[in-house]
Amino acid sequence: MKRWTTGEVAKQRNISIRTLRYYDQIHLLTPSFREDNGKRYYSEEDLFKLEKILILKSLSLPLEDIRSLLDKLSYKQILISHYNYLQEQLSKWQTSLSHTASLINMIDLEEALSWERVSELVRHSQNRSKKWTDYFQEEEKALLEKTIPNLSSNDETTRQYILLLRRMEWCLKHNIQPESDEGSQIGSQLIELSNEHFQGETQLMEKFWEVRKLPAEETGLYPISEDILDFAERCMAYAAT
Amino acid sequence: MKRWTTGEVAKQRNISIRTLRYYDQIHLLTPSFREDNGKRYYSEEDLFKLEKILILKSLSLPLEDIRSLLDKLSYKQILISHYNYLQEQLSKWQTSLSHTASLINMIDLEEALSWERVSELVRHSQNRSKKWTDYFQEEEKALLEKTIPNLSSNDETTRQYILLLRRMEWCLKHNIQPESDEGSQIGSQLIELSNEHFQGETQLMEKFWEVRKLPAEETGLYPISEDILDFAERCMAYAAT
DNA sequence: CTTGCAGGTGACGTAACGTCATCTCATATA
DNA sequence: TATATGAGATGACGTTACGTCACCTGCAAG
Repeated sequence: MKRWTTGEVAKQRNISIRTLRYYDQIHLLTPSFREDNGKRYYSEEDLFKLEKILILKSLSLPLEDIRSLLDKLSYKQILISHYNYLQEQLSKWQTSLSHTASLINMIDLEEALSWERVSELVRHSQNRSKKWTDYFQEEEKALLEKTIPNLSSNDETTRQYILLLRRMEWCLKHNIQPESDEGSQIGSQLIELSNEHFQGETQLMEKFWEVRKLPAEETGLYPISEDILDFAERCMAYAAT
Repeated sequence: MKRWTTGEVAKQRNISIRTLRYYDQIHLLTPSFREDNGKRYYSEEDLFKLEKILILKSLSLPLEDIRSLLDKLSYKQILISHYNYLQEQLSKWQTSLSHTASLINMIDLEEALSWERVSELVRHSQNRSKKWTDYFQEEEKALLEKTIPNLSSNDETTRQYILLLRRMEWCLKHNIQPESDEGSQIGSQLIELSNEHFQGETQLMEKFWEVRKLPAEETGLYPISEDILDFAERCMAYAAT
C-alpha cells in the first residue's frame, strides 16, 4: 500500500507542508501512519479526504465548518448559508471596488478630493456586518428567491459606458467640442460599443438611459445631464464622417 | 472649541470605543487633548481625519496603508494597486459563489456528490494567489486597459436564465412535458425576462446562446443541449395560450 | 455610603497559516 | 570515516483589526 510523505503530498496538491502539519494539529486531517521518528505518511484515503477539504476550502468555508461537513454531511443547509454569506461578502467587495473606481476617476479629472462628498456616499451604503451564522435560520427558498441586485450593473459594457461618460464630462468641463480629435475618438468608441452589443440607435440610447441612472444612484457621483447625451450624439455624428 | 469624548465620537460615527482606542494605540488617530486622568478628547480636526480614515477603510484598505495615504498622499498609485487587488478578490469570491451554487444544485438534483467531478473543476480554476503589492509595478494604464471578464456574466438577467435552464434540465431528466404547470411557469418566466430586457424573440435567443456557453465554460457543469432550447420554445408557446 | 456610569489600561483570543530557530535522521560525498 | 546535504519534525512568535474579559478610577445621584 503506497504511502506519501508530507513533501510529496504538498507538491502534488500544491499546498505548503506547514498547511498539512496545521491540518494535523487541528485534527482536520491526521495522517494514517506515523513512523517512530515522527514522520507523517498519508494513505490514498487520506489524499481523498484532503481532496474534499481543498474543494470545500475553495468555497471559502472556514476549516471548522469543513470539519463538521466532512462527517455530519448536512451539506445543503450549510452550503446555502454559506451561499448567502458569499453574496454579502461579494456585494461588500463590489461596493469597495466601485468606490475605489470613483476616487480614481476623481483624481483623473484632477479635482481636489472632496472628502465631504465622498463621505456622504460611503456612509450611505455602509455595510451593517452580519456573521454568516445569522443566515442559518433562513429557509432554502432563499436561494431561489434571492435576487442579486447589487451585481446587476457591473458588466463590462456598463463600465465602458461609464468611462466614456466620464470622458465626455471632462470635455464639457474643458470646453472641448465634439468636433475634435477627442470627440471623434469618443464617438467611434461609442459606435463600437453599440455595434458590439446592440444593433440599432434606439437600443443604444435605451442602454444609455439605463446607465444614466447609475452613477447618481449607485456611486452618488457625477450626475449626468442632458448635455452629455447631446454631446454623445454629436460625437458619433462627427466620428461617422 | 468643542471637544468630543470617545463615547460621543463612537456613537456619532457608529464605531466602537475599542476601535478609537486601537487607532490611538497604533498612532493612526491620536486625540488632540488628553486629560490628566487619561480621558481622550477629539477636536473637530480629529473628526475630519477620522472621516478620511473611515472612507479609506470602506475601500477595504489595510490600516497601515491608510496611515501612509493620509500624509504622503500618493493617492493614485496606491488606489490603482488597490483597485487591482479588489478585482482579484472579487473574482475569487465570485468563483467560490458559483462553485457553491453548483454544489447546491447538484444536491437539489439529488445526485450523489461526485467529488472527482467537482474536484476537476475546482482545480482547473485554482487561484494562484498574489499579494496586492505585486501589482505595484503596473502602470496607470492598467485601469483603462483592464477588462473585467470574470464579472462580465454575472448580472441578474444571466442568473435568472441559468436558474431557468437548470429547471428545464430537471424537467427533461424527469420527463416532464413543456405542456404542464411547471412548463407553463417556466414559459411565462422566460417571457417575463424577455420582456424585461429585450423586446423581440431574436434577441432573446441571442442572449440565450450567449448564456448557453456559460455553464460549460465557467462552472464546468451541466452542458446545455439543443433539447433545452427546444423545450424553452415549447414552454413559451404553451404559456402564451 | 453606596450605586451607577462613563471612562481608562493591560492582556488574551481570533483564522490560517508564514516564518524563523533548532533538532533528528538517513544518505551521498571527500 | 567524517561530514555536508536534504527532507523531515517541533515549538514559538507574527500577522489584522479589533472583541471581550478583568479590573481600576473619578464623579454625580439617591
